[in-house]
Amino acid sequence: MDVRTLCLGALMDGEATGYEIRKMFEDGNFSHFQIASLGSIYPALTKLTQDGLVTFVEHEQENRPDKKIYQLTPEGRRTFLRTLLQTRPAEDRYRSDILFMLTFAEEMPIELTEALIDEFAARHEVMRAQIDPENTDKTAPPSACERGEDGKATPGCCFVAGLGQAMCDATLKFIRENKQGLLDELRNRKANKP
Amino acid sequence: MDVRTLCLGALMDGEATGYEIRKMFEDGNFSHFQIASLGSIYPALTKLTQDGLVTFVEHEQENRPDKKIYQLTPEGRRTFLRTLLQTRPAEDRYRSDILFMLTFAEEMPIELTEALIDEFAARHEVMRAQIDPENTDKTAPPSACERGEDGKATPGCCFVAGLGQAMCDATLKFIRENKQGLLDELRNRKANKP
DNA sequence: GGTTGACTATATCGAATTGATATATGATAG
DNA sequence: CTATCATATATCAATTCGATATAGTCAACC
Repeated sequence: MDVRTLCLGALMDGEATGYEIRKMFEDGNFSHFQIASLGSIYPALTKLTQDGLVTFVEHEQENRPDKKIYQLTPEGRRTFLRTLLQTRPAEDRYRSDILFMLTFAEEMPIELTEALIDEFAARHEVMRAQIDPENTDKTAPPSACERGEDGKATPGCCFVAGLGQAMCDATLKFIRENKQGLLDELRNRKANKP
Repeated sequence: MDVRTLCLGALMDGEATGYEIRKMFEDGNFSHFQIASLGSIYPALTKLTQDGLVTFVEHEQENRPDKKIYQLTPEGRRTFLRTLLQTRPAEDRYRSDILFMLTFAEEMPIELTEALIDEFAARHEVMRAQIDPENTDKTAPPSACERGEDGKATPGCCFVAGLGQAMCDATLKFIRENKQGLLDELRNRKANKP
């Protein structure tokens, strides 16, 4: 799925600036399963504007850079929905430097192994807290979830958020149950084979 | 983590061709948490050879293209271990077209929603089966795990593999428990608001 | 009181990476 | 008998990332 399609999806919920779209992928409810950087979002929005799939209104702000608030056109909305029906979803991909590094735990000092596991757990705690389908906190980053008139998240969003939380919980549980065992075994091996 | 470092890591276990390295990331035990395509692996190996971090022996094969079997140099091994100690691991990133699409379940036919969930589950079943730290099946794709003299996976590998399996299990469990509820709710909403 | 860093906001660009394709052959399936 | 898949290397256009530039506000810190 290319960034253009992701931007269209992000705008399904309502208008947003390029900066806000990035935040949806960085901190918002999209963040745990998609990513896009500013360097790809801005060109994508320009292209989408040229193709008539989005429009923008320029908002001047006092003593601040101008804002371009983007919005789907009816054509853009149709295009996105057609894409949903026609696209064969690509393979999921999970990338983790930490897990890759942990593969070589035997070659590292034990303190580093432990630090990596703790870091991994900490990141998942943060992520787990960020994913909250019913989060209506105004200070929270903009939600990528579509909301009905009642302001509640849609069933699809809740399902995906729940799945994300279940994955975080499973990860944290696994670490609680297996971290010490791994460290002990590594210490044993170091003692026997110096 | 760039592809060069990933290639060095893949070669820590022993010699391999570029094609085999890709298989480690495609089907092997690295596959669930790192990826690299041939288009990046071959240039990386060329660069590593120039830098003296790997060497290769060319094996002629009967009626088949030549094989270049790559191997770490002592310098390459040192460099990789130094990188492990010095690198701040990048953020984990999980990318899933299916989850992104499911976010818009209300805008799709229910059959498509169900098909996407089933596809998601099926892929995780396959992945769950592929991740097996003790897998010594000769027909299996080459393992990226380091193995000791006894041929058993190292503790680090087992830990990472176990974590991968726990994540797959949690995903499959969540789907078993929540798929029907989601579909029912979507059907309800369609009935009430056509 | 000055500097440092964080946040909002857009934009560009080199570098890294993907994904597709070319080439060549054997094996296997339909 | 033909299509597709697996082995194996290699290249390349298109995409995407990550860093940087610009520019102002605000809060914190020493």
